[in-house]
Amino acid sequence: MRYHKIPDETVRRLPVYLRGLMVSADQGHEHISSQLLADSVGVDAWQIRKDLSYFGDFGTPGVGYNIEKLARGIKKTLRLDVIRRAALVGVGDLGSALLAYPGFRLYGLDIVAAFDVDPNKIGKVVSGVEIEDPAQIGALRQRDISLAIVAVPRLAAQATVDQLVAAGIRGILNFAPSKVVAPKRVKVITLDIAMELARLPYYIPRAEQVSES
Amino acid sequence: MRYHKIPDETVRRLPVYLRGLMVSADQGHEHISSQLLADSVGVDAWQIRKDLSYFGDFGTPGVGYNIEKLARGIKKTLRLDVIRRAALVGVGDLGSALLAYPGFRLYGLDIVAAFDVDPNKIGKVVSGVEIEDPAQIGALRQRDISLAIVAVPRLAAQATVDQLVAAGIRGILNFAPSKVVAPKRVKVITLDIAMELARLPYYIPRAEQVSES
DNA sequence: CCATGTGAAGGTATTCACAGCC
DNA sequence: GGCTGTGAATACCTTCACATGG
Repeated sequence: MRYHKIPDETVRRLPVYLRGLMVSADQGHEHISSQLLADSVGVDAWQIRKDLSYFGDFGTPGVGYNIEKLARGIKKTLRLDVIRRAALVGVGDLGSALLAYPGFRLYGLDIVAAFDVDPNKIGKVVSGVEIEDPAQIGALRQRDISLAIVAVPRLAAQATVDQLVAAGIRGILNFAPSKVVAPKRVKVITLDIAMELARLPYYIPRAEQVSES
Repeated sequence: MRYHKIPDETVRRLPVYLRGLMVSADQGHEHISSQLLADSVGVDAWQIRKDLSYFGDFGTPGVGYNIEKLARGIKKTLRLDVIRRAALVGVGDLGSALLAYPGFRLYGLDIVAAFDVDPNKIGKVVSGVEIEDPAQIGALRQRDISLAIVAVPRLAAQATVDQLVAAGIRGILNFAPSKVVAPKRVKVITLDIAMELARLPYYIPRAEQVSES
């Protein structure tokens, strides 16, 4: 079933597999079966095999998958085979935490620019990145930066996205709790942290408060 | 179709609707049509109507929805009709940002306890919450705290979850980039920020770098 | 023999179109 | 006339079972 359109849900799982493979490689393994990888990342073995079947065959029957080869294949599929340069807009509490967050490097993603409207912050260096005036966003086009992270207040989010779109940004990860619109050619993923916590109580059956013994 | 099991995807969207309703209420509106709400939150009108049909009829044909009544209904369905007390474990960069994050309040979620292994942090107050020794996690049972946020390093995540489960926690939002296991009665949602950014490049067509004019 | 890759079956969610009510 | 609520149709994703290949 090679060379088909890859389901969104599969794309969502691929970074999980990639992380599992990297952990396995760190432990010195060279090959891994779908069953073993499944156990380590918490999905089912057939799900992994089906997902991988959408974009090529990496495994050897009776042996399993060569970890390095499979990791390269997934990276290529996700277009993570080149280092991606990203910009951050909004260096508040969350923005600062994102700048310090080491996890992005794992996927070849590198935050190399940061912007904030606060004049007191401009010029300061946070986690090795100098904070710039948002007026400079227009120049991203010349700096080989194709991704952006938006961590500004809700009411500033749409204006920020508009600026980024005008600057030629192609993908945006939006942490502001609001809908933002962008042209079809720009992919926007909105991630509202509070909303994730908000759906947790639904799954907690009655007697939600624990009574003392 | 009332009184059915509500699809997971619907549960995921309900907090979005709730936020849209609150914004609308702030603007002084009393009623809203599915079409208007749809425009403001970025989903389709029939999707909203279908989602709401799973757990009761709130609307009036020809008029729309009474905002306050619908908001109450959604809150009740999500079990957000009572204030939920939550604990945070791991007060690093991300944890501190979460403590300062105002968005949780919107959904009646309140972070009232924080824990960190670092002796230098214990006793300090961050965003109004005193940081405690993780040895105190066991006492959460007596403090009417049913939710927890895990923001510790990957290798500490499972041990932290085990402690929280033993303390009677019923729902966990995990930011650590790893699979964690918990008994079925405890709902765990894992949110790996880097993974969200990692799937962005996939959706960016070729010529990902913008060439200068 | 063991583990992959994949058709086919089954389940879940999205989308449509319209009957029914204000 | 306008807007809701929902059966029916469609699309999508998951799960199974097994043929195929090392």
